[in-house]
Amino acid sequence: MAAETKGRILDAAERLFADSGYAATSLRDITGEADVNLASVNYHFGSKEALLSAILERRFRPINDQRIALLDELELRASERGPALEDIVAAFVGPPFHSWAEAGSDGPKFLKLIGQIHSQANEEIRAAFVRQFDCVLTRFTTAFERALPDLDPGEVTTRVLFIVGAMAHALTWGEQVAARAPRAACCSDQLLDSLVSFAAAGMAARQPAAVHMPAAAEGGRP
Amino acid sequence: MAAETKGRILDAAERLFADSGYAATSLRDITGEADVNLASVNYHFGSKEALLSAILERRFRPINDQRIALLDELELRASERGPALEDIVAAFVGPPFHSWAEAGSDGPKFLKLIGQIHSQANEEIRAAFVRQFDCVLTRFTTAFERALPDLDPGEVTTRVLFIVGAMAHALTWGEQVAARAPRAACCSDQLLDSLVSFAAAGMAARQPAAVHMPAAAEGGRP
DNA sequence: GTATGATTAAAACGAGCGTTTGACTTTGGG
DNA sequence: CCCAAAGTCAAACGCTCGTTTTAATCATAC
Repeated sequence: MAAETKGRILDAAERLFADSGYAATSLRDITGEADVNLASVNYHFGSKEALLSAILERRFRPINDQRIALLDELELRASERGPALEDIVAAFVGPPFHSWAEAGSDGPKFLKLIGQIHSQANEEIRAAFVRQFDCVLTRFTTAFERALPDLDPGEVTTRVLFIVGAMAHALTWGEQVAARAPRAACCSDQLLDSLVSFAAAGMAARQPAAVHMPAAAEGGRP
Repeated sequence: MAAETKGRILDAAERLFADSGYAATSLRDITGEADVNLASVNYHFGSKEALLSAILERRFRPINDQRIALLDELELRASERGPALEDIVAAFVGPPFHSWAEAGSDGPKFLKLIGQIHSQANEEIRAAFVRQFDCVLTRFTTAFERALPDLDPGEVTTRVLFIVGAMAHALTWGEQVAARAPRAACCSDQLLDSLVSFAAAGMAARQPAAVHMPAAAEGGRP
């Protein structure tokens, strides 16, 4: 049956991409794992790259939609000063973790895929991913700037970069680290709580002193 | 001449691995960029994998050595309560950034390589990398635990994971983000300062409340 | 029952990969 | 000067890759 083959390919590809990355996973690996014919990937999706796009569409779209929806709700209910810092952080990093439960047994693997995609970088793939992620980033950066009026806007952008990195790394390696460190965050809820605390506190750190370049070029005026 | 060819291969490979990752970079790319014969990689290094190991050895060893040395010095001069939190963070995340200057014009590319290695994951390569990184991680985790006696040790481990992720992501994409966001951290010194502030504050965040599983999934009360 | 369109199957394609080979060139000590 | 050792080079090897082709199978409407 058509739909079943397509779904089996998506599931197997997602699992393998998450484990080994896009470049290191061959179509033969995928079709072998999915127990379908090699040619069916190109029949149903057109190409390996389009297959990854389909995976991203299936998984990331709901996550990004939920991020935006959560932020919308926060801003609707917030006072004029905007939502609380910790709530914004939670709206940003929460959805990937929550998608775990919805993904069923593939949840952990899927979390790793999210982390992989954030760091790995086939140029075209990344472009497709960034296109979808960019508006999320913009919305949240703006929200953070409102919540942190004393912070330089460029500093906010930089710190959002840190949060994305911490999140991606946690998604990719969190499970593995948890397995080795007996008392580290052991389930995704706990890991998420830790990440929210960490990121919110990092975001709220006071602006670091301006760069004090010893006479060199970068000076710039205040 | 022997040494020159070897060095040109190392430099070119480092540059290309940083830009496109290990798997996506072919030996023909490398030897083309380095303007040496294809076979010289296998002659001088034995294999593509051994080439990457040589790069890691050349670049990461000094960084990890410096991390340990800085921590040694901090602990030597500190009171009984141990070094200050921000100093530990700086000793951990500083050396990769400082290696920029020493790497000359290849600095920025090299920073991206560090980020790539942290996230990318050929299994054998990663094992070689982790072997060198593990003792660093252990030393710093211990130091953090001393500096944060109120924090659960597992929580410390988790937060170190966040710092590594933020650092790797910043190293990989910081330059690119800086180019788009006019006022974001524009040079590596400023980026480092931001990271230290962020990570130290995140580390110092109060322990998140114990997990309170609300039985239902998406509940979300006000 | 058969024509039709959608799906699966098996095999092959050309390209690119990491690696090896064997001949050629360079180098440096006796 | 000579000659082994070290290094370089073009060519090829075997293999795997993503993709394509061609034929077989299946479901379904007439």
